[in-house]
Amino acid sequence: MGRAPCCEKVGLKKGPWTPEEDQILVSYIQKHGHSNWRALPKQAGLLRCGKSCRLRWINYLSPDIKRGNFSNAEEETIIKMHEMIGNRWSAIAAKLPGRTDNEIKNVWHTHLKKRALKTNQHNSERKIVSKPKIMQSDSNSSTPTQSEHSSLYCTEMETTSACTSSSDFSSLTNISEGKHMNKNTIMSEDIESLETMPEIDESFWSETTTMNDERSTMPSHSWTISNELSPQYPFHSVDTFQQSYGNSSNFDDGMDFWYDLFIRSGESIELPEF
DNA sequence: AAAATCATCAACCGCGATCGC
DNA sequence: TGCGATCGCGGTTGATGATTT
Repeated sequence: MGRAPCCEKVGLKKGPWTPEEDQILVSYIQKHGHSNWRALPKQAGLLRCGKSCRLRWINYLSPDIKRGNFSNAEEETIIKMHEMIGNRWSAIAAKLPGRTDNEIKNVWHTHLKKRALKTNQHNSERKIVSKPKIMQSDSNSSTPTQSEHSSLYCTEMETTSACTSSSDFSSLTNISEGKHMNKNTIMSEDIESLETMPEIDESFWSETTTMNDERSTMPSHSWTISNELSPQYPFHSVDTFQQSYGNSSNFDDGMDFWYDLFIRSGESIELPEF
């Protein structure tokens, strides 16, 4: 038996909604709520499928919808979050009250994609002409050395295309308390502090390029949070994100790590073993 | 002024995830 | 526990208005 169609194909209306239909849907939901989208149109007397009703309500009729152009701050949020988590529109929408995933998706495709592309091109051009800084590990520092961190993941999304091969976050260290955390655990304060995460500018990162494996033709990349700046940023658990090209780990798993940081709150997160 | 092209956005579609019997 | 029903997400389409030629 095949999959049941989402709605009857015969006799149901498609296309743009009329004001009358909108009125019927709104008043029905105000009275009865929308516990069952599939049954709703029949009960409300609409010749639409439940899916269509749900979409119309969520994207247009819901009183929570914010109308009007996106502010610069909203656009920046979309761009930054898209860099981090990709096309997860509903997750991005969750960070922008009153905006829907559909709206954000449209704005991205019509405006922001081009802008982000331009910015990335600009930045990568600058990267080519600037020589990477080599960081020295400070043995007196209370901060664990880089080698103590089997570290994480390329967060510089402008180099995403080069980051398709690896992530490894098998060990995390709580820097703020100077102690090792339980492997694969991120504390709730890490997530909470993301809510007030300040702008990250270039001074935040120091970039290191090394050839850590003689057999490898690919360099290893890492980005280290500047010691003097790290307290204001939310990464209690992680001070270095390392990208080892040619590693066999899965990039998407790293994406999920950041995605979880953004959307989950109030509890410790158990990360999978890699 | 008309035709062609572009930009925008509401709405549809298919699929995977989840629910509930 | 299996399976059908339903939900929700992301990709895509198509209508419409704006702009260019």
